[in-house]
Amino acid sequence: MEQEVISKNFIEQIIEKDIEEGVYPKIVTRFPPEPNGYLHIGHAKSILLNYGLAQKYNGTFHLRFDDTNPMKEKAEYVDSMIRDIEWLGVDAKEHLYFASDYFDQMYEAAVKLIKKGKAYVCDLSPEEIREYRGTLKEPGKDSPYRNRTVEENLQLFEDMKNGKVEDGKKVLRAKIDMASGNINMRDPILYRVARVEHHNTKDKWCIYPMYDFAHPIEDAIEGVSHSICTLEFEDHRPLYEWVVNELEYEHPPKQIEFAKLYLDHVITGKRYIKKLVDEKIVDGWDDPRLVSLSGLRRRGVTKDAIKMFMELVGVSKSHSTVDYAMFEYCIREDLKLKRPRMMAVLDPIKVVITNYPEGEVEYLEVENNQENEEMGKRTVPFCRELYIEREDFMEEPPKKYYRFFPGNEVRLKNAYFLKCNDYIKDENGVVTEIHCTYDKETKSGSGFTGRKVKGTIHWVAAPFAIKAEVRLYENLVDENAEQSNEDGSYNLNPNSLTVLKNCYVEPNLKDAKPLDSFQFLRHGYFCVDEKDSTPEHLVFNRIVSMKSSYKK
RNA sequence: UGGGCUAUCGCCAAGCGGUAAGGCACAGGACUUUGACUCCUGCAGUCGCUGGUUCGAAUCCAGCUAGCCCAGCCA
Repeated sequence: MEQEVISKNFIEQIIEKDIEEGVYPKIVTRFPPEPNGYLHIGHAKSILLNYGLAQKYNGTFHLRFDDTNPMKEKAEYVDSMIRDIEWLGVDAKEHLYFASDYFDQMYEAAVKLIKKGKAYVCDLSPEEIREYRGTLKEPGKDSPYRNRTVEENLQLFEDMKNGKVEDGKKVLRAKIDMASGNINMRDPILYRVARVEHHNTKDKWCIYPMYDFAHPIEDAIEGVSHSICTLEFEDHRPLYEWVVNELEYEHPPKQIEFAKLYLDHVITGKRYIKKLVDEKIVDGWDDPRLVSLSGLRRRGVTKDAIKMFMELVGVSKSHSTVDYAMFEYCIREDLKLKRPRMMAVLDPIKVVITNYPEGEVEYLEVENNQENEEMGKRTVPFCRELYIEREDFMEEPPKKYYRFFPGNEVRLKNAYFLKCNDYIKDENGVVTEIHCTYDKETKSGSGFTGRKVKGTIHWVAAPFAIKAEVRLYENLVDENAEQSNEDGSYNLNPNSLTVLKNCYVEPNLKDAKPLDSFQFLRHGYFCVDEKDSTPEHLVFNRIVSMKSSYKK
């Protein structure tokens, strides 16, 4: 049997080496979002990476809300994040933690640093701290408060905790190196004073730890072995290691950085999405054009497609922007064999079969998916009057057009050969009706081999068809313009949404439920909208279109 | 001469001193009850550049170039 060689990504290589050398008692990974918004496809990469690693190496995955800054965080985001993470198939509740649950331990850790002479209370104002920090090219200078005694620092820090210090008047800083080339090492702030109610700890604290101090402690407390974050934190690693070493943890966690996911022609910038939502340019944060996990779900994208995509994209440290076509490929690939193939006419034109008896109806048995027998069969009604796609008829066809045109015969999918004889135009020259004749001998499945036709088209029986609304989406960002402008705004695609209200779908779709999805022949994959669709008025979102090699 | 990181096909991405995997996209062809799907075929004489080490370099060394990140009491 042939074995597929799947190469290991660089993080797996690090972990396997650590396992070999017995560096950690157990592999523990985590996804640590700040509950300050919604999750999008970029977060899915991190979630799936961390979860996948924990599974692969018999470890544990933690979901930890990094809620150390109460000014930006809200409890409501916690629930939506949990829902989105679980939607991805990740058990988010078994190991669910909050950074704020560790505030006591963080306070003790700060006291320990003070006692070691590694931290001090600084009275400089925010402006002064910035000035003292120096610039990218020039070193900073020591704070005048840098050499306070341990006793004084202990007292002052306690005062901060006990509410004796006004907001912003004092901070606790690490004593490292104001001349370091790495600005993060120039006596970074560990704790600030802020009288803000926290969604979890309420008013218990008026001092809150900074990310750089809190994060390594959170990881160490939970026994995280590999703390995986994105590239922009590379500069913070020396500080992460400093904290973990000064605090003398037994198995210090290791920070590893990878490149976050950038996708072509979509918007992941939080601020800009908020603007689109506020200005009602999109229909909320779950607009199907957005790549928020809730938007993708509403659009009909499956978690399996997202997983496949992440595996295909891989993990590395190089800055990259993935082609959106790669994502579309994964969506089609996942849905191809799993969804029934139905007939839907999005731009109808009436067809009358002149030699088919008026009032007669026959029910044709059709396969739901010819490539997957397990999907079973269904019946569709057939009669004298049908709707077909307007684009499937041309008065004057170009070369290599082999659908309907006067005198041509085509196959109706799952039904008969139909010959186009005549057509009617209105006063504006618009074709309103096509007259055809069918050949009874050519019924689908009858084994007829008398002659062949080049084209096959889809249809719905006019009296039975259900009228529906169909929404077609294009990328939100204009493909022909630069992805974003200098001011950070995007060039939006004015045609990102097309609403078709005069569509007909086959009667089998009458019981379609929100989030059910289907393949509509030639049109692509569609999903019943969970917000706007009702049994009386079906609304379908196009998840992804079909590939097409037909050129006019 | 601030610090850190990255550079392999249009886009991802393997490669870890032995002579450029794979996928997406694209182009041809076969097949077809939708022009989809499937199946074939093609697609980097070369790894940002320049030198060096070596029998042998995308892989090691040196220098250079380009891009990204960092001066929140954000994460």
